Amino acid sequence: MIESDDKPKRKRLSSGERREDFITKAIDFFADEGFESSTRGLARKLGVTQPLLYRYFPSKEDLISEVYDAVYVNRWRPEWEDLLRDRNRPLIDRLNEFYNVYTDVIFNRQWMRIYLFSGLKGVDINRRYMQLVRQRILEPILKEARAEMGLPDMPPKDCEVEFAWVMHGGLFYYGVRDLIYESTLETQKHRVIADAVAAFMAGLHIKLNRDQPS
Amino acid sequence: MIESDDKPKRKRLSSGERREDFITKAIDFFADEGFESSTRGLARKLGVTQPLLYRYFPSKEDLISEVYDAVYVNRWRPEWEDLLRDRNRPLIDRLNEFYNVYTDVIFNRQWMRIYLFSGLKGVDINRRYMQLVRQRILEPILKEARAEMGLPDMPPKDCEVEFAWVMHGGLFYYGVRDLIYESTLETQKHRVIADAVAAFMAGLHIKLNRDQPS
DNA sequence: GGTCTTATTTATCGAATGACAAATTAAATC
DNA sequence: GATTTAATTTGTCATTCGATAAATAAGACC
Repeated sequence: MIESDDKPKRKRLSSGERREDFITKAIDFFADEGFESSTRGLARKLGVTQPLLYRYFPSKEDLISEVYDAVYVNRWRPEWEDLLRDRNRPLIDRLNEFYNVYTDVIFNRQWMRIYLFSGLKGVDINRRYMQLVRQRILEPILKEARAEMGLPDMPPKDCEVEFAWVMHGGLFYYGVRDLIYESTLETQKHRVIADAVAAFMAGLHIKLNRDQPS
Repeated sequence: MIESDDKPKRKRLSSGERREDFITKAIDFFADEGFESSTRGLARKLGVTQPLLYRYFPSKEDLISEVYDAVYVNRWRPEWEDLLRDRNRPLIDRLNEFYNVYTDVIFNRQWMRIYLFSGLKGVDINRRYMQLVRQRILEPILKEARAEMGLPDMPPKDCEVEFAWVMHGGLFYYGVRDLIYESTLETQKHRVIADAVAAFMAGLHIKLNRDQPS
C-alpha cells in the first residue's frame, strides 16, 4: 500500500467562504507573528499558495485593514452602551457588569496583540477606537455618575475623563499582563474589576463634590 | 567653485565611542521603526555603512539586547525604593513624588515603544521588568500602607498587589495614550497622578480594613 | 460528456534583508 | 616619514519579501 499522507486534492471553496476563511485565520496569524510577517507564512498556515491571497486582497495592507475591521469594529457591542445607561440599577452594578462583559470580548490574545501591533504601527484606527471608548463608555459613565449623585448635568471635565481613563487603562493593563506578558495572575478577573470599580466610584464621589464649584 | 555637499571625509571614532554612539542611536531607531527594521536603515541613520555594525555586534539580535539593557536596566533608579520607604512623610506624599519622578523616566517615546515592541516579541525581559516593579515598587507600597495604618506586617495578598497593579497600569496607560497613540491629553500629568494616587489610597484603606480577618 | 467559468497553482521578477570576506584608509607608533 | 594597527568601506552571497503573469484543474451548466 502506498501512503497517501500528502493530499494533492485541492479543496476549492467559493469566493465568499474562502475570503471569510482568510480573514479569520489572518487574525490569528498576524496576532501571533506581527504584521511584518510574510504573506508566505500566512499562506502556509492557510494551506494555500501565496499568490492566491492576491486574488482576494489587492495588497497585504488591504488584508491587514480587513483584519482591523474584523477585530475592532465587528466585536463592538452596542448593547454595552444601553447597559451603562440603565438607571434602574446602581451605577456600581452597571460598571461591574460592563467591565466583566467588555473584558470577556477584549481579553483574548488576538484582540490584545492586534491592538498593540497596530498601535505601534501608527495607524489611526487606534486613535479612532480610543475616541469610541471615550465617547461611548467613559463620558456616559461620568454622566451617569453625576445623575446618580444628584448633580446638574454638564459635559464632563477633562480631568474627570482622565480619572476614568486611569481605571479603564488599569483594567486594560491587567489584560496585557495576562495575555501579552503571560504573567500568572492569581486573582480572578471579576475580583480585580470589583476592587477597581469600587475605588473608582469612591474616588469619583470625592472628586465630583470637591471640584463642583467649577 | 565646486560644491562639496558630499563629504567623503570619514570620521573615525575610537572603538568605545563608536559603540556608545551605535547603541544610543539604535535606541531611537528601533523605537521609531521597530525591531524588524533593517540594519541598513540603522546604518544610514548612523552615517556609516552597514557591515560596520558587525564589527561591534556579532548579530542584530545582540545589538538589540544591548538596547534592552540601556533602556530598562540602566534607567532604573535605586533611590526610588528609598523614597517609597521614607516614613518621615505620609505615604500619599511619597506615592505622588514617586510616580512623578518615575514617569519622568519612562514617559518618553523611546522607553514606551521599546517596552511594547519587546513585549510583543516575547522576550523575557518584560517579565523580568514586571517582577522588578512588583518586588521593588508595589509590594513595598503595600507594606508601607500596612505600617501607616497600624496593621501588623505581613506579606501582601495577591489581590492587594493586583489592586496596586491597576493603579500602576492605569498611569502607565496614560503614558501609552500620550506617547504611543499621541492623543492630545488636556490634563497635566501631576494632576492625573494625584487623582489616581488619592483614589488608590482611599480604596486601599477600605480594602485592607475589610479583608483584615483574612 | 463537452464546454465554460473561475479557483488555485507554478514560475518568476526585482528589491530588500542579514551576514561575511577582502580591500582601503585614517590615525597611532616609533 | 615609514610602518603598523585598526576603523571603515566595497563587494558580494544566499534568502526572503511582495507582487504579477501564465498555466492548470475543479466544478457548474447545458
